[in-house]
Amino acid sequence: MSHSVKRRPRQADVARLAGVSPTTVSLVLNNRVGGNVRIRPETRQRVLDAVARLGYVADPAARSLAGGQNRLLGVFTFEAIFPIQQRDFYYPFLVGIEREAGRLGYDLLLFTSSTGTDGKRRLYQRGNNRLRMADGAVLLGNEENKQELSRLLAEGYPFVFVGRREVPGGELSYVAADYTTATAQVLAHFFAHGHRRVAYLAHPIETESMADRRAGYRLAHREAGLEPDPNLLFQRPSAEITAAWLHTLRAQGITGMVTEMGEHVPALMAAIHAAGWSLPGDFSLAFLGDPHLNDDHDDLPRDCTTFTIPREEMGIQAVRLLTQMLSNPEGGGPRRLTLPCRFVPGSTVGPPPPLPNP
DNA sequence: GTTACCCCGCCAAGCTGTGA
DNA sequence: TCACAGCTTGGCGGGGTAAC
Repeated sequence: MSHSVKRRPRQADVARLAGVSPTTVSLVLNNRVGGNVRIRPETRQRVLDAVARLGYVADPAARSLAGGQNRLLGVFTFEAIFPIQQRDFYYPFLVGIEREAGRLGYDLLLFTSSTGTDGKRRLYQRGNNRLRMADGAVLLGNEENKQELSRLLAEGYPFVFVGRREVPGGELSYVAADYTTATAQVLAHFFAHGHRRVAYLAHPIETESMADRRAGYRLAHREAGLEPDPNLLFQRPSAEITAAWLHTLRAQGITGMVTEMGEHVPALMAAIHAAGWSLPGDFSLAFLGDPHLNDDHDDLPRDCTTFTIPREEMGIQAVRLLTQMLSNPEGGGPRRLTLPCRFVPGSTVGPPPPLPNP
């Protein structure tokens, strides 16, 4: 059985079938009728009939070649983040991106083939910006390459990062979550219960989002009339989170803890259990970000004190910002949007236990 | 190794036909 | 003759390939 590949129909084929020029086909399909351009309704219908009969779809590459836009938005992630289940942290971002792109009439182009020999993804391959296949791109991920982002910015390529990012040499566009206010609300919740010394278990690398959380931690102290104690900031591997360590903290007057690392949660819960403590009777705990959407956090109580990140909305707004940049490239300056998080007062924060006399 | 041409669609400018 | 409707022409873009 022969199996020949049929050549895809081109604009010229449509024009031939409709008895018009290729430009007329273009005018009809791009709905550019109006002003100086007028197409008779019967001519327009002939073009549409020919399009339907041939199954013609404009070639995005040719559109791009013609200097216009191909209505493709790239989605690039600096690490493999595409969800395998709905509870994945990145799933809502992608839902928002897909939904808004579809609503605005854009297709999405997923960049997956740019992993370097070190296993890290690259925006540039052999010096070329691969994102140029798309009109613009939404970027996600925690392990971004700042040098590449700076270069992308210098090239003037339109992109929006999901999450606040700062790079040397310029200001990029982003849609961020307001981690500062959200973290301050969590800490204020501790202080309202009577806590005065709340430890902060930090990620070893200070990314922008982590820095925002820590700013919120300091802000809440100032608003409560407390002096932020730098000695309450801990960076500690999970293996060293033990009952003995918790007792040491208690001896220092620490009655609760916030953590920004999901990886710490199982170790913390195990240590609290090993210490013979209960939540929140003996110790209060809060997580700085959505805790229940990843299997890593199954050890955390379902009603943990936390805040939720507006991830789907961030994806939606990232696409909106990007398409605004595309329709108005001279719009001036970076476009930045910070969305509020929602504070969730769970049951893991309560009044502090009575401390032993010093 | 260099040049010419093709791919495909968009856009600005220009052309033709028609009616007042 | 002029205005306008309705359409066509020619140029352009970057990369690949064929011809020289």
